[in-house]
Amino acid sequence: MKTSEILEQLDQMFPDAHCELNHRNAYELAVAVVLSAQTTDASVNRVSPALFERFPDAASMAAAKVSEIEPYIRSLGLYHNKAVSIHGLAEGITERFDGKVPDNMKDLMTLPGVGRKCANVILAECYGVPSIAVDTHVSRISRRLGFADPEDDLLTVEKHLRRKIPKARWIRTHHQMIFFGRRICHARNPECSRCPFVKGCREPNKHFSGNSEKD
DNA sequence: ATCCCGAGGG
DNA sequence: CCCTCTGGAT
Repeated sequence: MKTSEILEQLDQMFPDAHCELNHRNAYELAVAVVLSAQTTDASVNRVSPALFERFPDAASMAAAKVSEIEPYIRSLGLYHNKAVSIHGLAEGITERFDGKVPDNMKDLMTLPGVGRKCANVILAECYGVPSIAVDTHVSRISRRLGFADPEDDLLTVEKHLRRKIPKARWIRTHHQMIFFGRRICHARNPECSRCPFVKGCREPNKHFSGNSEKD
């Protein structure tokens, strides 16, 4: 399947794919993105109002103790690490970046809790920088659809995607792949019966690809 | 029971 | 490279 066909298909399936994290400014988005690891956007959105009422800006969160932050995000799981991360994130923003969320990859990556994936999301959402954030969904789907090879690491996957997908579509495609990964192309038991890409898929679900090994 | 939209650390 | 951190959704 050609790249253009895949992109067209994704457009039909998820015409309005977008970041579902609620946020009013770059500070809130940066915090929300870090919190979103291993949870859903909906869960993050649930804790955001109280969290940002208590810590309306980076300075106030930096001034707090980690133990004061934890209760607000406990329901997300991994709460201790996340509290340490967003506290350090707020501290870094206030102390090293004049209270502003950095607008470039290098600086973003120096902030606690912000890896390449989160940095890319921040760049895309806050600053409109065309970017493809490669998370587990995106890398898995890229392999299955043939955008990348099985042995590629995250950075290599990102490179392939940047080369094969038109720049103007990077952000949209990223979100579409996330949606596709969550709704259909799961890691363990992909719902290949609902997938328009099964035929060209490199690692289809055994139950569908093989022949119906019926009972 | 099983899986998550990562990052940091050993 | 592999491990851990955690609760919630399914």
